[in-house]
Order: sequence, then structure tokens, then C-alpha cells
Amino acid sequence: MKRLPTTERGRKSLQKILEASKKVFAEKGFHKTKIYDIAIGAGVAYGLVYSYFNGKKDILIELVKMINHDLRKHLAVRTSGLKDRISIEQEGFKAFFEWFRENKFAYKILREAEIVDEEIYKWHYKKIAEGYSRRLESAMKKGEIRKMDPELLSYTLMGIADFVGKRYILWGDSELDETKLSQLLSALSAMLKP
Amino acid sequence: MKRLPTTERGRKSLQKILEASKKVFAEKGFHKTKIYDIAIGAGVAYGLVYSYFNGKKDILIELVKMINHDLRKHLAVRTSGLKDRISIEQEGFKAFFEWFRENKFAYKILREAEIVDEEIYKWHYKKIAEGYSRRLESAMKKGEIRKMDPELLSYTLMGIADFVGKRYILWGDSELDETKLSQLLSALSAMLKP
Amino acid sequence: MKRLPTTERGRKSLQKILEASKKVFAEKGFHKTKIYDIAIGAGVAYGLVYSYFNGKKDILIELVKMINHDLRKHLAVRTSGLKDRISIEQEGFKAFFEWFRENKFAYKILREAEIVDEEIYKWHYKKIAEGYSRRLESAMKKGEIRKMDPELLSYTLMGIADFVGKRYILWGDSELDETKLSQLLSALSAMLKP
Amino acid sequence: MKRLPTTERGRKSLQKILEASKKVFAEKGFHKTKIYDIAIGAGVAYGLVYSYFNGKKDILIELVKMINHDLRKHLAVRTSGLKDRISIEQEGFKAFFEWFRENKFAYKILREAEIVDEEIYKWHYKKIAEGYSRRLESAMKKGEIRKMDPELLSYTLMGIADFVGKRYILWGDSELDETKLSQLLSALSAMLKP
DNA sequence: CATGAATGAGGCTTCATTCAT
DNA sequence: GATGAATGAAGCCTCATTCAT
Repeated sequence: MKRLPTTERGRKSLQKILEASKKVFAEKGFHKTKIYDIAIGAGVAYGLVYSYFNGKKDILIELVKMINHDLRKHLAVRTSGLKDRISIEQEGFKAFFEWFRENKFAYKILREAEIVDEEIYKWHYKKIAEGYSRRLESAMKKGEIRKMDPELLSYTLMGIADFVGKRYILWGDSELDETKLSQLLSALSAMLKP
Repeated sequence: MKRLPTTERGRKSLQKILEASKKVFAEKGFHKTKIYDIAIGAGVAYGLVYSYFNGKKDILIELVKMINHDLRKHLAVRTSGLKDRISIEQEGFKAFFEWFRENKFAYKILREAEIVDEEIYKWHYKKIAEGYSRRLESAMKKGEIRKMDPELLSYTLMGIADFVGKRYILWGDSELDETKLSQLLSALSAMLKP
Repeated sequence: MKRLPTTERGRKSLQKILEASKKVFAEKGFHKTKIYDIAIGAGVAYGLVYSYFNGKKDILIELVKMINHDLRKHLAVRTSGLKDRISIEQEGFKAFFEWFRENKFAYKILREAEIVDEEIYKWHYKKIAEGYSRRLESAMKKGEIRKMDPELLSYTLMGIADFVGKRYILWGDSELDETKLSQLLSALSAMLKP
Repeated sequence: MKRLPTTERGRKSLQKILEASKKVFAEKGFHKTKIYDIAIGAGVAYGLVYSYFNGKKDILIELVKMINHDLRKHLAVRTSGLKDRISIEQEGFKAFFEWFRENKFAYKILREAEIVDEEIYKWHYKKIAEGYSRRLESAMKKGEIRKMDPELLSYTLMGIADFVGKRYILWGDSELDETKLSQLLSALSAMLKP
């Protein structure tokens, strides 16, 4: 971000630009969207986008931060209150797929980010993995799950979620139905058991 | 591809163009590489690239096909001769990581492809998953591994390989050492066991 | 100028804008300075500059007028009281170099003006040349200096001062030391003698 | 310059671009001419200008080099064969004014250069002053002209030529007629005499 | 087959200027 | 008087693609 607005009007414009970016990036992809599209989408003048951002990449980074925040919040809310460790992880997967379904654009934006600014992409996964690893590690200590490098396990689980999400939610020519979901959760459980 | 070379000289030029593309795409990314860069890298004239390809995207597609072929061949070679099903899968993972280490550029090219031409990207994974699923399914029938949707299991395993490879081989600030590898293979084995 | 301030606060703002312009124009050059830079430099709001000026060019013109006034005043003060004509001209040169050293920005601003608004640039030199010529002409009549077209002599002398100042004061990789100065004044004297 | 053409066609295009630049810069001034104007003037496509130059500034630098070369050649030709030192200098002034009259655009381009790229502007004058100083110094040693710092004398003489040229040739509301010219040459002679 | 000059649409970015508060 | 958000025309530059040699 180049600068933050100081007035209420400015704050609203910034919001509109971010909302429009999210939408347009998801629809046309990062490289095909023009700043012009964003400005039109946000209903502001072309040049105003440049008041707040240094360019498209700058906006993308901001969106990744927002997505990261949203996803972590969503998972935290959906897994809070559960006691059994393996249930938590299973519930986490379900919550992730749910979020994925509602936020397909986020997947696309992350993929673009990997190419446009690898650093922010790494940041996203490391941030997720950090919290994930911390929780897994404490579960390992309590003997609730298999003992192994917590970060390795985090990436293992994230990889599963990502690929299954991509295959069955994003590509969408085949459903992640109840049967598949329960098969997956069983396999997961088998992998996690101490 | 637009057309194939008919002379020996032409065949060599085409090879040089493909090699250079591989290198330049991996270094600068698809969107930042110019046809000019490829021509320079290949040591051929600017316009010659257009004799063989219809454009950058066309080259990328060709590269994905080459990568797909290479990877499948590598895995086949490395897992042939093994009998025990779970050993085969474990060996497959090791072979994949080995290949990944030697072909980091391939990861990048695939990621670019996901954005530039989703079809070829899907084609790649579906092609891999197809063979993978077939083998898994027959193993399930023999009761060697857990019974579940074979394609689902394929994507699960590919997701693990992809994320672990990305984290420990591509990002490279942490090693996929013997300890981690054996922990991963154990977890894998636990998941696969019937 | 668009209008003059009516309050004390307004007068101060105007002063700050002019001071900042002088500084910024000299540092970055007319074409590269933005109204924004001036506003920041002056510590006033973006749009306020437009309360007093019609644009950048307008400010430049104002500065040229200020410079013209300053220079003529400086020269008048420094040469007043002298009797011998040739001494006056020599003292005038010394005074000019002194002023130049303290007002390098003025040289730059004048050069910019030559390009941005040739009229004000001509005005400046014609204004200087006018007074200069008047004094030279009266000296010629008294037989104190060589007889020739007074305006021609004015531009001749201004050319010398300008180029020597530029070379030794502005570019500054070589000094206009006492030796050089006295050589120059002697040559000047030789040229002026009747 | 970005690169040089390798074919005959390319060389012609480059020439046309340089010719057009000279013309357009002189007519509209550096800052007001658009690359587009140059391309139109040269009868080539917009983008071709960028094949050979990195931008307007790059072209300006090339032009200054050409002007420098032309002027020095012109002066050398016009003063060759003369013996008497003071005649040479007087002839040099005449030749300069002649050149100035035919190359007003050059004066404008140099003035722009002073602002756009001070280095090339300095280079121009230092290059001229170098040869000038060398010749003056040898004349001083022979006792043909007044002894003083040769570079200082060079800038003194260049300053006169520049300002007189600007006033009477460029501004043009008053002529540098025979009378004025001979007055100037006399004054010059008086200054130079040992 | 090979070369590299030429084309020109397209998108990025800047910033002078206006104006509602 | 002062503020700074908003506007949008203008020009820069890139580079995929064509084509004459």
C-alpha cells in the first residue's frame, strides 16, 4: 500500500477498490485484469487506484493478507470447542472445504500470488503452518496423535486439503460427496493415530 | 506447435528453442519472459520461434507435455520390479522427490500453466492420476491397501508430494532429511494400510 | 499570480510556497518538480498552491521577478559610491560572482525559464541590460570607456559573467581563485579602455 | 543509444529518426515533443524509435554529440590557413555567428540539454574549450596574445559568443550588423592583445 | 530455413487541476 | 483560508507478431 486514506470518503473508496479487485482478479485472473477494470468495478476514477496502491501487485498482496486472515478466523471458529484431537482435524478439513467452496476466488488469487510475488505466497502458508504446527505439536506431546515433525505434518495435511479441494471443488466435474469425504476423513484419522 | 522441422538444422533449432524456453520460463516466469529472451537464449533469430510455435503459450504447452512424459517415465522406472504395494508407494514418493530436486523448473512451469492454460494443467494431473488410480485400484482389489475412491486417494497422495516438495525442496530453507522422510513414509504407510 | 492573500495567515502561506518552490525547482528542476512537492515542501495542503497561483509556470515567473530584483539591488549596492568607471565594472563582476555563489539556484531557475517561458527570460536580461547599457552609454560619452553599441557591450559583459560563473562556480570542479579573477579583470579592463 | 542497426534499412531508419528529432526538438522544444511526433516526422512506426533509443533523453544526447562534431568541424575549416592569431580569433567569431544563424535549432537543443542531462552539456563545452584552450595556450607562449589561464579565456570568449548570438541572432529583434560586428571584433582584439 | 527490422495496439502510470467539505 | 480526495487526459513504453530479404 502506498498510503492510507485520512478521510471517511477515502476509506470508503479504498474499500471499494479492494472489493472490486477481489472480484475482478478472481474472474479474469491477475494478468488479464487491468487497473482500468478495477477502477470501473469500484466505481472510482482510474487514477485513484494509484493514490492507494503502487500497482496491481500491491493490491494482490493486500488481498492475500485479507484471505489469510479470513481463512484462519474461519477455521478457528469452526474448530473451537472440540475436544478430541482427531475430531478437531477432521472438522478442520470439513471447514476448509466449506470455506473453499465459498471462496474459490481465494484459491485463484493465491495461485496468482505464487507467481507474482512468491514471498507473500510463502508468508501465507508459513503463517497457516505456524499455528497448525503449534497445535499439532501440543497434541503429539499429549500422545493424541502420531509423533513426527509438526511442520512436515502441517504441509502434508495442507497438501491434501489443497489438492482435494482443487480436484473436487474447483474443477468441479466430480463431487466431493459424503462418501468421498468420509473415506478421506478415515484415511486422515488412520494417518494421525499415534 | 505450428509445424515440425523437416531438415536436420531445423530439428536442432527447435531443440534449442525448447531448451531455452525451459530455462527462461523457470528463471523469469512465463509472463516476464519475452519471445526475445527465448530467441537470445536459444541463439536463434527473433522470428524463427514463430516458425515452430504460435506463441509463448504454445511453447508452454509443449513443455508441460515433455514434463509429464519425463515424470511418468521416471516414476515407472524407479518403482518397477518392486512387489510389496506399500513399498512401491513409498519408493514412488522418494523417486518423486528426487525428480523434483533435479527439475525444480518443472514445478514452476506447471504453476504457470495452471494460470495460462488451465486445460493443459488439468490434463497433466489427470494423466498422472489416471495411471496412479489404476494401480491403486488393483491394489485395493487385492486387499493390499485401504479401500476408497482411487482417484481421491491419488489426489491425496499427489497433494502431499506437491506440498512437501514445495516446502522442503523448492523453498529450501529447511531440508527434507532422512528423519523427516522416514516419518513421512511411516505416516503414508499408516494411511494406506487396509 | 492568481490573487494575493488578505490575511496574515495567507501571507505566510504564500511566502512558504515561494520559498519551497525556489528550493525544489533548484533541486529537481522545473519539469521534474510536482506541485505536490512544492506543497509538501511548504507544509501546506495540496490545493492551496492553486489559491495563489495558476500553475507551476506562474510560480516560476514570480521567482524570476524576485531574482531579477535581488540581483539588481545587490549589484547597485555593491557598486555605489565608486567613481572610476573601470573600477565600477570590475567591482560589478566581483559582486556578480559573489551573488552567484550564494544563489546558484537562481542560475538554474533562469535556465529553466528560458525554456518554459522565453518571454520572462528575455525580460530578465533586457531589464538588466537596460540599466547596464544606460550606465555604459553615459561612461562612453564621458570618454571613460571604449565607444561601441552599449547594448552589445552589455550582452558581451553578461556573457562573460555568465559563462565564467557557470564554469567555475556552478560546475565547481575548478576554483575561480584570486589569480584567475585578477586575470579576468585585467582582460576586462583592456577591453573597456577607450 | 540502445543498439545500432545491422542492416542498410535499419541504418536509414535511424538516420530518419535523428533528422526528425533535430527538427522536432528545435520546433517544439524537448519537453513538448512526444516520441510520437518524432516517429511521425521520421515516417516510421512508433515503436521503432525504441529499438534504437531508450527514450527522448537518449536521442537528445546523440544530437548533442552530432552538434558538437559539426560545430568543431565548421570552425576548424573556417579558421584554417590563417596565420595572424588575432585574425584567427576574429574569424572564429564570425564563423560561429554564421553557424549559429544556420543552426538555431542547435542552440535550443543545447539549452534543453543543460536541463535534461547536465553531463552531456558540460561535455560539449569542455570538449570545445579543450581544443580552444590548447590553441590559445600555444599562442600565449609565442607572445601573440595576452597571458592568462587558457581555459578561463576560452569560457570568456565562449560566453561572449553565446550571449551575443542569443541576443542578436536568436531573439532577432535587432540585427548583428556590420557595425556591431566590427565593434565587437575590435573590443575582442583589445582584450586579446598582449 | 533464418534473420531482424518494423508495426502498433494496449496497458501502465503520472500529475496538473478541480472541488466538496 | 485550508484540506486532500477525486478526476482523467496525456504520453510513455513494451512486446507479441508479421514480413521483406
